Amino acid sequence: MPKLGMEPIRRQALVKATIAEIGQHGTLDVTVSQIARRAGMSSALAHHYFGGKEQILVAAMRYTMGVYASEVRGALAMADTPAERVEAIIRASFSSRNFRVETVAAWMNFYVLAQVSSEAKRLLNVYHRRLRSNLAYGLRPLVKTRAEMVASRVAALIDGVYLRQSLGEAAPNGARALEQIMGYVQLELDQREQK
Amino acid sequence: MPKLGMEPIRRQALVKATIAEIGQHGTLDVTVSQIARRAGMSSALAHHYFGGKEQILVAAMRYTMGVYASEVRGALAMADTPAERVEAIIRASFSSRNFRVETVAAWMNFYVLAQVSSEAKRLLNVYHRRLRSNLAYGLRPLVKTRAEMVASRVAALIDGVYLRQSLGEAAPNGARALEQIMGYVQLELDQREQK
DNA sequence: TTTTATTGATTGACGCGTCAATAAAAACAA
DNA sequence: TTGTTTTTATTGACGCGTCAATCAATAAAA
Repeated sequence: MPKLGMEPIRRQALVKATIAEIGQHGTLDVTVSQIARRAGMSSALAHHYFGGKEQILVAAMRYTMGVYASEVRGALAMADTPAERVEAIIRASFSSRNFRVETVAAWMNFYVLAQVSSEAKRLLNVYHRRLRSNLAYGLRPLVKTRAEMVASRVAALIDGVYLRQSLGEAAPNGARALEQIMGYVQLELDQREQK
Repeated sequence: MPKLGMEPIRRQALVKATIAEIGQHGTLDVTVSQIARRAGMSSALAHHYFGGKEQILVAAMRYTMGVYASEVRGALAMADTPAERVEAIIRASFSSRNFRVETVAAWMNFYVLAQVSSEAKRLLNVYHRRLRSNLAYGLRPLVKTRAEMVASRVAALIDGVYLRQSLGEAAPNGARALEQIMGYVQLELDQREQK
């Protein structure tokens, strides 16, 4: 009984199931069958819509990054001052939507995927460029020539905190992480004022 | 023609081959056969000495961390002032011995391994504790109560820079990474002086 | 009847781990 | 010393399981 227009529904179900499965196992070593079962369909159908496992994984990656990007955009839209812009970007990284166990696990594994899939590598590079560029744009009025370097450090800090979280037994604490990083940003701002 | 006392030689050869193989593939998805072949023996022998793939991987992890730890100790031994101690630790993380493509790739994958192997998780936690404790010890005379927090940030920065490196097409630049992080440390020190 | 949806069954490959077999050194026995 | 047994080293072959991907078949819309 083929209800028409199933494709987008199936695709999204598979993508979400993929993230959940990676989050639960902590690895990319999840079978297409597991993903398909969680999404309520046969593995054959998963192959039918995506072509292969790698493409499913890349789609999950694209989805995760898309969620993050739209959250950044949303937060940026409400920011008026440069300082608010910077905070908005960092805040999005640790929002309750993004900074959860599954997402953290998935995110880390995307770095591994990037070692194998050139498309995944490309996506991660886009993410990095955008992140640094967004941060630097907000930082430039605040710290001038240091903007690029500070942006670079903030980006590294974010990734580092994510990585650490993947190890932790404690549930992710977004507020704590946010403070941790904003503390550094504040330090850079103070520095400028005292000069 | 069994030459006696082969065990330690074989073990080390396997461990080194494991790191090289992970470095080349960028993944833990390396077969025992590949590792054994690179180490110049049959896969059966690898199983004979290590019992299973996971144990080989954990041994490789332990080895990598051991190299790093001894390098930290060596650098610390030559440090006189607290500031030098801090720099010594960071410097070791980006020495030409540790900050190379294979090691960076291996290191990242150890985080994935920790999601599956409890022993790997334990090892990574030991590493983190030691790193933070070493840093905090050097930092305490310099930044007092902020020591723990600064140590935490430095640790996150180190991991973040490693993660970024695993993506980059450019060869690892230890000096650049060192400056990047020491710049932050310097900022914390300046902050104190101006208070 | 063509297109879309869907799956059970199957295939083909691959990988971990085991085992039996070979061989040499060492330890022991006569 | 020589013969025997035990220990260490080593590998080819293989079984068992798993998994990605394909295919043929079914069924309902268009």
